[in-house]
Amino acid sequence: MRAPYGLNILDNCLTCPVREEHLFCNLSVLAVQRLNEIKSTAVYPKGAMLFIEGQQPRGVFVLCAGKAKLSTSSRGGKTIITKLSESGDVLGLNAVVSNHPYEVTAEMMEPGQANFIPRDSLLQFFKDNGDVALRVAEQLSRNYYTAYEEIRTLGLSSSPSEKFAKLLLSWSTETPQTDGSSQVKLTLTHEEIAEMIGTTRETVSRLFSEFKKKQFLHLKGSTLVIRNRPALEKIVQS
Amino acid sequence: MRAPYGLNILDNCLTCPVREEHLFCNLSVLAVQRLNEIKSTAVYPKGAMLFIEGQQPRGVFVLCAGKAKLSTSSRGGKTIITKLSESGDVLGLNAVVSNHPYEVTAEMMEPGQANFIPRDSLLQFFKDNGDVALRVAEQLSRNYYTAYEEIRTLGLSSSPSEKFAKLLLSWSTETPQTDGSSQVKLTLTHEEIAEMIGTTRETVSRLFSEFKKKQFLHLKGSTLVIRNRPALEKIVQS
DNA sequence: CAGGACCCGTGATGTTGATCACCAGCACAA
DNA sequence: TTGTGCTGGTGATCAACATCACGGGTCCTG
Repeated sequence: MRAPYGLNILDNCLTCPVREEHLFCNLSVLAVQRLNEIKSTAVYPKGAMLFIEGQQPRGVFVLCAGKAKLSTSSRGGKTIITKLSESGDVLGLNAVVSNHPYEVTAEMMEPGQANFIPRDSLLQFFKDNGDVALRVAEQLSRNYYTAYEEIRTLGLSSSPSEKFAKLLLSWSTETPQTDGSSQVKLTLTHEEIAEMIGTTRETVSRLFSEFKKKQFLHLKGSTLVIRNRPALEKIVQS
Repeated sequence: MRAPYGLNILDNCLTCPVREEHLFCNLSVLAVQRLNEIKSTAVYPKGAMLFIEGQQPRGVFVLCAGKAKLSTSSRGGKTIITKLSESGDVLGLNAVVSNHPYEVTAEMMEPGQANFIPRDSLLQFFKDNGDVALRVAEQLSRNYYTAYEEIRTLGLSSSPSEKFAKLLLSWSTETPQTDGSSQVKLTLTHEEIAEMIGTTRETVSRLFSEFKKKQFLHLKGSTLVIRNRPALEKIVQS
């Protein structure tokens, strides 16, 4: 089966291929069956908005393929990216549970696929499967912690270089290497990086220059090589 | 019965005197009874730490009397106050549910009283009372939203004056008045206000001066009178 | 190929707010 | 009374960043 946007349709991506802590892992056969009944799968192009900040919550999206960025912005047009979501993430859960408007905008950064589960069906599903509710609570808790990490980054680390170093480190821990270095595929524009650390594109450009000159990092095409973790950690220090 | 710190012991403050959305509201008689068995009440002086950022979660605290401030700080000594808690608030719930370390420090700002519920008992209580789990999820959801509000304040509003105005407005909405003005009892030091909006004490002092000169507000002893809400809202604008 | 859209680099300039420093008021205790 | 600690006001200084401006890439499309 071939989908638009050059994507293969994944048959069932509710069952958890990757992560143990996933919301819908280790469910009974019956529950999985029920989930499959109420979900609907769709394919999205790059730039598609799964939902927009302020909208009433229609339901949750379980990302199956492709990355999405979650962002919030002010009337003045300033935007911050609060999270990059990957395959397996559940988006919009908070809004659905509390019946508040979506607190962020979810935009696909590349073509991808997601399962949509309507709010009503999902809430009913939670009620029918009492053990899942605690799982939901745990998931919300995790979301809360990452939100808090964001608060700490924004509120406690003053300088852009500090936040930039922090971001780089958070990327590099995902790909530990035998020697000190590590490689990351750089998929973000400087503009987007700026929106992640709350600064301007120009500053990000200058930070890249500075860090390259100081041999903290290195660029091979679009792969970022981090050469000196300790130095970055020293900058973060917080 | 007379407690230390000039406080009257409140006999039972788990049942919800004030707020409908409270976590432990509208429980069955049996559940309330069980809660009363596993809780323990204590009285705290000003400055007491209910728990400290980074500690393993021992349990939750239900604030009965007195205010507490939740804060997080960096190794560099910088501190931000993320929330002011009042009677009825449940503190430490996220940490208990997810079994992560407390993400903040909770410090009493005035003498007060709180019920402590140990982690194990509480989790067992959740398991025994399935309907409460969803309530917990909703509460976590609310916490998440306030965290997000904080992110928006820290990340989107650039200038201290903007954040200051935002803070003033959040106070004044709690005490709507017939005319445009509103009064708030000012219990925070400039230092603490600075920690709430991520700036320095001096800047807060200067902001007070500036806003007084511009007739936005007015000080009568320790009561703050907000005279010109629209002006403040214009500053916030975001 | 020309045109336009995005991206990225980098210089010049200005403002803002952190920092340092000092003093004054006030509470409380010795 | 005098000390000591905490709070609040205010001036002077200075570096860091946002902002504006421009030019040079790359990619796609008409």
